[in-house]
Amino acid sequence: MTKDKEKVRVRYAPSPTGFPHVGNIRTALFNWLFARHHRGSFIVRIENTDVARTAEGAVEVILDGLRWLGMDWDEGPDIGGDFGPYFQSERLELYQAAAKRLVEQGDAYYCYCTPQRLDEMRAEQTRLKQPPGYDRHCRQISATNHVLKFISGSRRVIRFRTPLEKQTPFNDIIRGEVTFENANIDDFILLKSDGYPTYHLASIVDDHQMQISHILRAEEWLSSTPRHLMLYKALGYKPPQFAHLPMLLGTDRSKLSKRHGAVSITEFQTQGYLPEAMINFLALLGWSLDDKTEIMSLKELVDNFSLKRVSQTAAIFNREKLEWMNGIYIRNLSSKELTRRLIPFLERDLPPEVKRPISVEYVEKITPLIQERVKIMEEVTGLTDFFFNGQPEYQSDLLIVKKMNRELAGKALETSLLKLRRLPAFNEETLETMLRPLAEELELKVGQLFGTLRVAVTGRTVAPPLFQTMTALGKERCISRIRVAITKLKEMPEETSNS
RNA sequence: GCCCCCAUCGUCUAGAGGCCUAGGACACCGGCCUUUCAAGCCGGCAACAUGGAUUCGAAUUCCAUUGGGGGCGCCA
Repeated sequence: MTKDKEKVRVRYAPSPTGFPHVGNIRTALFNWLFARHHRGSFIVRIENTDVARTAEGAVEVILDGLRWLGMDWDEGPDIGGDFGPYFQSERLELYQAAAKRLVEQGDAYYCYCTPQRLDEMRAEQTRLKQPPGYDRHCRQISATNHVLKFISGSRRVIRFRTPLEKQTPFNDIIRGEVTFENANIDDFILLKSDGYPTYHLASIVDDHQMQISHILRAEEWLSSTPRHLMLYKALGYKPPQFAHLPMLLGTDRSKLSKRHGAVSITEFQTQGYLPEAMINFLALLGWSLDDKTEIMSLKELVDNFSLKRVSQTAAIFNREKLEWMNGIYIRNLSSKELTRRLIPFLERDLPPEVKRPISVEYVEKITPLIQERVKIMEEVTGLTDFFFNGQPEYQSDLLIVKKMNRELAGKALETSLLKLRRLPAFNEETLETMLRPLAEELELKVGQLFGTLRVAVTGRTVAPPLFQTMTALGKERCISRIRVAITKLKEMPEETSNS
């Protein structure tokens, strides 16, 4: 549904220097949604032109992240495609040829400045409070001098011969008309001395060769766009359309980074965020459907996504809302499905004494009890460990709940124990019909009786509803834990009461 | 320092001149429900950065100021 009939082809072009960051993933998501909405292609291209910073295994982590979130790609490093290869390191000749052509055309030149000279130059510029940038020292070197330098074996890079005058205007889909003065742009490097291209050259060559129609990227690239446009022009390529997405910021309003806590998508995965919640939340950072719709499936996002509704304002990554949304998604899962997703977390976090594999059947009994109490799946072990461990550890005085004392608590437990033993069937209904009247009989409020039992049975004052908990635990374990509680009360040093 | 972008509740946002005494959501605070905790329901708090201009009328247009962000690498 783009104006021109041109097919939508967009790309996600991460550089494999580490774990994929949520900001990056949000960019990937917008590209993916845009592609799917327009029935276009979503391409993954690995920008590994920085040999020093390339991290082992990063590519797989990035691809796994996309898979986990449900973003599929039509062309990419693992599956290939008509415009491959999809690793920039395997496309070096393309960039070198383009750079060479630019030199021949006079749009670029060799530069022999050493890193030391550049450092000194920058230091001087900073000292004089001038904008940093290459001083064009090598721009005018004569042909004979080039030959001499070349023969002497000096290391060299290729720089773009940036026009000294005029301006470069362009129309950003999200921001509208933007104009840069060419005079403010220095002669940036196209080809490094190791023969690898910089981002500027590589992305232009690839985006053209891969027939990318739209570039959706973060706003941090906005000021590089004029350089890219100059390159398109010099190479005689038709530029794609640009859309610069609002940045994702940390709580201190600076560019989201590691010091803001968990930011890599892998961390969210290991903490127990659901991919569907993650997607939904990320989609809403800089995009909205209307004034009220918040919970949307992947399909609804695809159906409704539009660059027209992308905001221009940077967004702070708000964890609290993500947690809330994750809770919503957890509650919307069937109990069976939640069980399935929970098991890996229990397997991972429960103490080693707990027998593996953990019984799916047993977890299925527990899942409904915690489903509406969990926001992040990694919390579940802390919420349910007393179901798996042996006798829970706890302070005896927890057994004496509000307005009770040792005698009352002891009596309540002993009477309960007696009646529990005689219970023909052990389930929620029988427990309730037995325990409620018992409270009255003992002249206790239900909260007092149930609270005492809760501590006895779970070792804590906060737990899922009592009857369900007891049922899941089973008669034997309940009885033995109540017995322990009675003993604990008897062994308490002195009369204490809790008000 | 220079260049560019941005500006509605603490946060995510709706709003494209009268529908706005500015709507929704998270968070927070009350209440209800209730065996604890949650969940749920009901209610509350809370914003158009400032100053000009245009207009009968401006959160919405224009200009300044202020504030915030980003960029300025043989990183991407």
